[in-house]
Amino acid sequence: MKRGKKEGAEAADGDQDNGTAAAKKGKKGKEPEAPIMYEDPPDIMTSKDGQAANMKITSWNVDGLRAWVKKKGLDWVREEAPDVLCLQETKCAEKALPAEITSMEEYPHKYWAGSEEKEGYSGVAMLCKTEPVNITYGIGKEEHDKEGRVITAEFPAFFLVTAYVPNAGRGLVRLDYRKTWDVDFRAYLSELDKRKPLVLCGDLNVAHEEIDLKNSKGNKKNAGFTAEEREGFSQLLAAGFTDSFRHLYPEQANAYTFWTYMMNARAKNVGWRLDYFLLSAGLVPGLCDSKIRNKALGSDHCPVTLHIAV
Amino acid sequence: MKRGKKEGAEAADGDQDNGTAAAKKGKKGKEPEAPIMYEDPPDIMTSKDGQAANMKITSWNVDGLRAWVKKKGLDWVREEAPDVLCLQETKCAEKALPAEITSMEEYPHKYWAGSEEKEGYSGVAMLCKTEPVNITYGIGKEEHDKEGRVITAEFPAFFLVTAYVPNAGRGLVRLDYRKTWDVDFRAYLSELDKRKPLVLCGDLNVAHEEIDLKNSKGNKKNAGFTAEEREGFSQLLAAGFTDSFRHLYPEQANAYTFWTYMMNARAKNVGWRLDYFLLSAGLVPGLCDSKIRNKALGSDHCPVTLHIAV
DNA sequence: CTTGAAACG
DNA sequence: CGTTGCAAG
Repeated sequence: MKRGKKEGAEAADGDQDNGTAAAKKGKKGKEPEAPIMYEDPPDIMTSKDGQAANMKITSWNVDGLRAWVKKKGLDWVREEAPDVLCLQETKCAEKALPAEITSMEEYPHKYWAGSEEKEGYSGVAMLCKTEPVNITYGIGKEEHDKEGRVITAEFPAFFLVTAYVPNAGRGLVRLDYRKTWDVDFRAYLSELDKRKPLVLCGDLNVAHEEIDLKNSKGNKKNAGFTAEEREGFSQLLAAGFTDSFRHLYPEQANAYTFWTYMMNARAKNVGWRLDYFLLSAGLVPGLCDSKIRNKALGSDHCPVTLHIAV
Repeated sequence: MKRGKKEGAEAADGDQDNGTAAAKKGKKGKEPEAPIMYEDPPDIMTSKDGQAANMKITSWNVDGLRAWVKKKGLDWVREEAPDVLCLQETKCAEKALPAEITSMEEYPHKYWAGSEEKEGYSGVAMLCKTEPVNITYGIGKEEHDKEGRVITAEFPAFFLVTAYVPNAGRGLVRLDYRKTWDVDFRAYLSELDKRKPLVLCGDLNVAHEEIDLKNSKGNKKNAGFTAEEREGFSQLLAAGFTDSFRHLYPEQANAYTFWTYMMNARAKNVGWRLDYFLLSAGLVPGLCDSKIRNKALGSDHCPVTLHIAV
């Protein structure tokens, strides 16, 4: 039994696992008794220039839609009631979707993208209260579009792109591919942006700066915090997109959207900010709030919600 | 998703699955409302020639020892308190065994055999209150001894052999191998029997006669009830071994030790008698009782218990 | 239907 | 640690 619990395999390869290095630190007794939590303040529903929010978008990496449905993820969604719900890591073929979600009347317009090769891998979805003008799948490059990672909805005033960015993998086995992806994805977004401003949401699988994860020191060689991935994110900002959460809360630490299931990381708030809303320059004036719903359970990620006037 | 629940795949290949044909019949409304259960009568502790039982042996196909331990299988064992406990389908490497069983003080002498090739496949065990004179593994033929299927314990008065006989598989893909096994296993037992009488227990993966399963009609082409497997069992009897349960209860129908997890087969008592105690001729006079413990839960098989005077 | 392992995260 | 499809029964 190569991966038996008694073998300590988890601890052994922990240094190649998102968040593990910091969680382990806890075992050494270095962290305070009470974890430093981020208390999400009340939603702001008006932009700085006085516009009232008229669009609410929620993004959630559900880590397996079927398990997430069983864990009552949809109850939380009904409570949150966003205009658009974007999901990542659905890990579910369209014909295997639970009736609870396919029958949801609140969202008559539902779009699904799944991995063509590997069943039960990756996959994103977008559920809309109002019908988009147009929907496209992928980023227009064959090599990137077989894993069900991107859906783009065109609305009258903007594009909404939801993405599940490829994980660089343990041992960074897929970092090279990720770098190619970052280049091509950025090009895709820049092209879209020329036509109409866009909102990008989803699991971008990178913590941008040290403030965006608990254990920045221990994770510089790990997937999600390598120099290359961070640089990719920086270039997205340089291309004119704004990290809505960081824009509104530039100093806010301990605000994370992902915690490994291992080593009680969530209870200790040993997390990463991997889920984002990025905005084209033209949409920033309408930005009202960018929220991290860290109380919502059902996945190793929590949902994030955007309030915007478009 | 080739085997999605919505596809009805289970029903489609049901005819290649132990017990399914009969369970399906239930859906057609052909069986009585109340299932015909077998009520195990009180244990008889004396042999017909007046000897008091002095040896109690229990055999149980646990279908995954770790899951079975979690389902409190050991609580039942403590209650039953046999002198020897034989387990099949442990599906667990020795070093991955749960402490609950490795630390069991009631059975100081514990023997384990696991599959060498496939982890988590097959595997048998024997736990003894008193130390056997000798222990051997396998049946002395290289080609059969890599899957952890047989343990033989030598006691002063008899050999105890526990076996997990190879399943012929869906579509009978392994029926040819099974026939080879049956020949070689019978030869092994006959050789042992020349030295000292033996008790053979375990999952022999065959229902001998029509009385030994609910749906004999529908299963003649299925693993566990093919003419070849039944003939293998008949030849074991011809070699001088006695099916202890059938010897004591020649007419008892609806007495099963296995029910597929599918289609509620156990609740409907749509089962098979696959688990046996076979005795050398010299031990039959000491036979007190051969029990089917069909109330015990924790596996798709129930335990069987032998009371014997040796 | 259920087990355990494998791949992935 | 937890999800998925997989092989096996």
